[in-house]
Amino acid sequence: MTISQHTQGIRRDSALPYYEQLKRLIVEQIADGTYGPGDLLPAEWQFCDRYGVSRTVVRQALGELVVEGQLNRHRGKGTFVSARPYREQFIESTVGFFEDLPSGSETVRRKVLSVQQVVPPEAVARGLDLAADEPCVVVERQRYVGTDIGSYTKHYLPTLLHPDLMRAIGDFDLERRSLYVFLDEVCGVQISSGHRTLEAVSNTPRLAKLLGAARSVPVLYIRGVGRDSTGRKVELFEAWHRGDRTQIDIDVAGPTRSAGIVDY
Amino acid sequence: MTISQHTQGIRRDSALPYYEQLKRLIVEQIADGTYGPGDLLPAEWQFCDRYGVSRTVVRQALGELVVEGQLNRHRGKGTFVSARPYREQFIESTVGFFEDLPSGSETVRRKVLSVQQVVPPEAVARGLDLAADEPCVVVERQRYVGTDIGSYTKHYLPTLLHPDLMRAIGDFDLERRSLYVFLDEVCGVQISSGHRTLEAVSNTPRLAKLLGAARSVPVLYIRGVGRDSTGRKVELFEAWHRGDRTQIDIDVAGPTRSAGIVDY
DNA sequence: TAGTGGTCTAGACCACGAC
DNA sequence: TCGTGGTCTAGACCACTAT
Repeated sequence: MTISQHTQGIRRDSALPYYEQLKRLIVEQIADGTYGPGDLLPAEWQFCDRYGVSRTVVRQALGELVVEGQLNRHRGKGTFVSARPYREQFIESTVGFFEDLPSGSETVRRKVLSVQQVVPPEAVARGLDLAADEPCVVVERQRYVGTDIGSYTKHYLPTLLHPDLMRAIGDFDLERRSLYVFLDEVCGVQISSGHRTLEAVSNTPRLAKLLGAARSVPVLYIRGVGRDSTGRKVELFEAWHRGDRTQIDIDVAGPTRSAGIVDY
Repeated sequence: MTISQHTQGIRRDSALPYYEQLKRLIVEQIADGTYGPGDLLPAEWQFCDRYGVSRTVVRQALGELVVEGQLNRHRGKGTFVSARPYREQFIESTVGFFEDLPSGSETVRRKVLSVQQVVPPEAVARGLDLAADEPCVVVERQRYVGTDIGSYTKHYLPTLLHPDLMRAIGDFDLERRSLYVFLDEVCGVQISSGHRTLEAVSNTPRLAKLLGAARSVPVLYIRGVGRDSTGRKVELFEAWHRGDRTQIDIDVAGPTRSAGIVDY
């Protein structure tokens, strides 16, 4: 069989399997607009012809893209590009959680309200698996998206993380850089797992003020802990988000099944 | 070729595809302890021999079980039952999210408000990757924990899932058994991944009534889609939960980072 | 070296959807 | 009726793991 040449074809000498190369070609063509959301893709046999591969290869490529949510197939009709475009999906998987980024380019800023060293309330100490009287640093901040407040947060960090945690935090630009960057770069700690609890709660005068919102705005309350790769708890936080500006996206991945399945 | 007989074999005359039958056989054997967590499964060619099917069939069955998290494969070593046993996975998938189960033994009940076949709004059709005019069945329910309403839900199921979905739903005890049991047992569909979006929203007179709660009670709104192991979208839902009775727990697993990481 | 899963070929027949 | 994806066969060669 002769192998036809195309500007973008499948390389027989590549280390990548054919189906993987084909996947990337298709993803590229979705990204560059060759195929738009909702468009009908060529039939499977056309991919076979065009790229000189067997139907197995084409089906594996398309099948994985279906599992990844990029495509959907209907017997007797064809294979279609999913309504939701690729880029949006990318945002989801890396952010997973966002406060209405109005024009997509709005900057996230944070205002530090206070940084204090305290002996935490007993509930916090227990939540962080700390010995009694073990001190923590509490950071209170407001998080802005654009010019509006999105949330008010309270983070507890064990002083164990750093020989002089108070000073280290003071030296760090927490307004422009995330707390997780601080933990990583300054304390050498990477959050690799954790737990979150979410609730819708009533607004209060104090919260309304901290969130720069009317009393009528609903509030989303989140408590969480983060663990490093050894499983040690390294942060505990509480966050109150403006309901009208916050939306949480959760991908319930196949095998992990980590959250969000209710037995409705 | 002669076809060997086994007490539990693959029926050539079944409506179910061979790989689906094989999947169920394997799941059964995991459930009944024939294969325990961490156990090495027979090699692919052994499944081919034992059940008289081609390797394609075996690989599709095993592949979907890997996507569903039941198995994991390692080139050169073999196919293993996932460390997390089946039952636990079931529990996790149903808990993860709960409406205050006061004494831990309160019963979950559901009241079906309506079941209708409709051509869904365009947004729902797009959300489910359905062709325009493709009908859906809409199920509206209230979910009770004990004697109080916990949530009001609206589920959309494509009629494609079953030759007579309306009748099948009518014949099923949706008040005592979950919709996911219905999808599994009646439609042969297992939800293996999905997506959720959560928001705190304002209460309204209509919602307050549907939730049996005062206007002052905050409301948690959840939209979601579920996919089967091939990635096909099989359900879409909207749920409004009483904020004072609902709490969502999310485990953010190590590498997946599927949800809940904000760059505070 | 032997056994495993990973990839691939070149066919086949079927069920479903659109016409 | 025809084109689509869904399922299936019976091979093949390769890369990786264990011994």
